[in-house]
Amino acid sequence: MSICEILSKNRLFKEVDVTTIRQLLEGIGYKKLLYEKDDIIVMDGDWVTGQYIMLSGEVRGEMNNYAGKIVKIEDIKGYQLLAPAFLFGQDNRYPVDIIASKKTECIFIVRSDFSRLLQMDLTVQNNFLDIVSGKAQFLSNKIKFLALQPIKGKIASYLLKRTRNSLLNTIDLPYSQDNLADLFGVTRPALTRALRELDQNKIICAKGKRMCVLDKEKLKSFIQ
Amino acid sequence: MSICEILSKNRLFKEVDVTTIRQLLEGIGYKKLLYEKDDIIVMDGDWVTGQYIMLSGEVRGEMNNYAGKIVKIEDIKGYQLLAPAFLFGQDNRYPVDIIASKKTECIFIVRSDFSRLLQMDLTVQNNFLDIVSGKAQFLSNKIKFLALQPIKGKIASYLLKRTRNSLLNTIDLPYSQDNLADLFGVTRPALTRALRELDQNKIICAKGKRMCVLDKEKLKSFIQ
DNA sequence: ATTAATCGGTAACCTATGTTACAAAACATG
DNA sequence: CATGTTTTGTAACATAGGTTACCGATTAAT
Repeated sequence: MSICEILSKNRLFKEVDVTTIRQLLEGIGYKKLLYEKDDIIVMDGDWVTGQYIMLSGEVRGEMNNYAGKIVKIEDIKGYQLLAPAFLFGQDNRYPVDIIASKKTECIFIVRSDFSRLLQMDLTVQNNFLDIVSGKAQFLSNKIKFLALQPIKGKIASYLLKRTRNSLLNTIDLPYSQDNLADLFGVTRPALTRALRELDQNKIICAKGKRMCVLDKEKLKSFIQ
Repeated sequence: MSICEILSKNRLFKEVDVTTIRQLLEGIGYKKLLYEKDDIIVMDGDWVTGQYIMLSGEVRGEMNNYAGKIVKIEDIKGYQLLAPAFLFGQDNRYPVDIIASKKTECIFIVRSDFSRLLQMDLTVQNNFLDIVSGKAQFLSNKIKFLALQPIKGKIASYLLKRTRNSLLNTIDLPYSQDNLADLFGVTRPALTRALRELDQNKIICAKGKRMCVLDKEKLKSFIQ
């Protein structure tokens, strides 16, 4: 698949056809970059000098404090922009570490070129604004999630959101409880404890990675 | 002062002259709105249908959970846009309550008109992108501040940031400790306790609203 | 100047979560 | 199948911060 075809799947080029993308890219320089699993793509504090666009693979964003990681901000799969909200504005430094979770391919476009790209096409410009707005919305939800809720509230939000479309009220975690604890910004034993308590009170049934909501209303009441 | 002159002080119209603003506004409808102190301008969860632009006054944004406010997100003074990052993107609901802290005047432009306004002028469009990016950056800092730090870390960040340009290492809080506690997302007694401890250890000298940094290095070590 | 309202300091007690450590269970690999 | 590795469950203990309540000090209002 050509780069233009891959890019056409990116939210940035929504409603833009491949031919147009090809034309847009003509005057634009870019580097192609390849990362192995666990390679650090950018580090917290690095200056943002351009836009990374993923072509394949999977990365994660993590906020750290002095010792060890604390909060996993998000998993990013597929054809996305990395940290698009930090390219413009005043404070152009990455707020997170971005790390390849598997083999990952990106292109990198320097700011001036990327800026030109946006200016050449109104749809792309608007798409970018949508993406950045989406990021702000995501971050604002994250604040609510992280700062305003105790652990059981987080479990409740997480499970209810993910079982909304499931008939059985059951999901299998896509990763370990350890990972989930990172996502919640809590320690693993604390998460397990909370899960056990909800299980003992027959509000959920949690066994390893399989979780089932038994009492939706009670579970909801933990969300603040 | 005419509306156009006031708007020219808004970040959105940076580098745009008053004549141009007047032309831009010609095809754009707007409502003028007046709020008294403590009026609620928008509520958490309300649909965002357009853009508020402050002409005068002061408002604050607060995130709430079930009972009472928990985290003051920011004070907004002067000529700013309210919640610009929630106008576009997917989730067009306000994530905060926005409340007038004093008598405040705004105009309101519906989304379609505001969108048209952006499209008419490249500088305005870019300014808006900068504003939204700035909001995302602000929110990301907020996450670091709220989720990754214990109280003393927050005090340290707050004081060091604010004494950076002061020769005396001293500041007077612009509001009560109660307010500061809201900003930090903690309770007032907990904040006082932490302030007292830092004071007793001669790292800061805190007396009411007046705070002085005595040992910058030790204070820094609380920031994570 | 007197009173009322707000603000700051303090303390006793409670609770959620972190810390550490270990064992059982599940899973992966030779 | 046997072994090592990762994941999960559990428990004892420590700690930060929340809750409530009270009182003295400031500040504002009459």
